[in-house]
Amino acid sequence: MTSGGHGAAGVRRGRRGGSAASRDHILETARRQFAEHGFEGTSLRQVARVAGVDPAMIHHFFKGKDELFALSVELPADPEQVLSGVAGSDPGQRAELVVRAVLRLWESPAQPSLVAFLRGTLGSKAKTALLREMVNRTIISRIMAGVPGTPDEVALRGDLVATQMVGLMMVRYVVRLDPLASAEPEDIVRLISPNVQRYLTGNLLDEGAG
Amino acid sequence: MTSGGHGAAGVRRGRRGGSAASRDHILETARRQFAEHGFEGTSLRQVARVAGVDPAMIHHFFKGKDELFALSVELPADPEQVLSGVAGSDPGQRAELVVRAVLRLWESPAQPSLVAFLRGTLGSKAKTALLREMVNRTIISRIMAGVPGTPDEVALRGDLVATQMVGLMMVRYVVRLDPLASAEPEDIVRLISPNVQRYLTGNLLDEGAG
DNA sequence: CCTTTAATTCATCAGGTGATGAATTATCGG
DNA sequence: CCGATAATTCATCACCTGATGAATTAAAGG
Repeated sequence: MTSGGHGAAGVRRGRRGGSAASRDHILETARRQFAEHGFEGTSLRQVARVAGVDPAMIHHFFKGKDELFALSVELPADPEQVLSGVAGSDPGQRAELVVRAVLRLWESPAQPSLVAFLRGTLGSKAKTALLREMVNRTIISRIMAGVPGTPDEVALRGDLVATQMVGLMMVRYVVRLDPLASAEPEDIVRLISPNVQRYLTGNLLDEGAG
Repeated sequence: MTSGGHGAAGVRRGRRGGSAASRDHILETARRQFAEHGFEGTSLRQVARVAGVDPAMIHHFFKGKDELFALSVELPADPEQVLSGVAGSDPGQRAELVVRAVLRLWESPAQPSLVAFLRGTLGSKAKTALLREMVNRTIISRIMAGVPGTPDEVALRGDLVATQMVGLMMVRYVVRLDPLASAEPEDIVRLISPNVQRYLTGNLLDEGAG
């Protein structure tokens, strides 16, 4: 047995029959692996093994681990589209729109990619810096467009909104705390939106107790 | 030059003079490295290099990478102590206590360890499961002790509180979004507590708009 | 049919990883 | 002063990693 520990045992070389769906299969597998183990915790050989494919195939289709990660993890819908309609809405009613937009995105088929993105990104300080830039410039700015107040105050309100939305994503989709993880999206909207609305336009100096 | 690429160049072998503070130095270095690059992204040789120490020292002092990580990252104060006084407090005023307790912990010297813990934990699905158990059994249960409502409702309220607190930690300490990252702790308490209080005991079926 | 092109595998490489065991040097207890 | 013990370094091991180049086979195009 001179066959090394490669893909499937004793598969003949050369091109396979049927439609060659290997590239997409590798991508799907990589997505799941990155989502489970993060960037550094996932090896190309591991992806190849799970996908039932020779490790060299990955380098045939992709330039390297970085490109594979980028393609596995890219946001399938750009923020402009996801948040369409938010920027022009009445700030006094905007919270519900924001929560709905975020939930629509995360309940979509993009969910595994998004979890992979967060897992891979939060693992390293350098990648976290990229995340910060992106969140600041392309997401928060859109959510806060047209909200009244001084620039400093609006920036702070934006971070507070981020606080609530990031927490929702982490608890519901990454850590998956029950019962919240299995609640209906419409219920989530009702539960969370009022708090987000307070951050957007509400009174920030205590309002509950007297 | 047969000297390999070891610690400092040409250091004599054998025990050093002065007080041997190497073990603690290694631990501190490991803490920072794990916080920046996560578990898989940090190698023992890298820790040794940064600490100015031979890689074998790590195995002399610690059983292996797992023990080093565990010791680097263990929560320096157990939840029981951090949340002392919360469980017995009036649920109607409890939010402020909770936010203060969390901030006190994260503003303490434990902060790097906590960031390291989150970075290392969120990178892998298996470790995330451990986090979920711990959060559920030892943290949320304490925060929600004595809060009125059916068990199902209280569990949901607990997850919502987690949502807000986790988001605060991520945005302020891990991703470090400004201006929230550089706000004063007392301001954070005033900004966040009302929302937490709504999750604890407030009306969950919209209250803002009419 | 024959040539080109793409898909697949194999055999490697250079380097990094965690781990171990022995050799060397200092400190400490008696 | 001497023996035990701890700290430190060196030289490795076996393994895994990402990457490359060549060989083999099938499909596509003319």
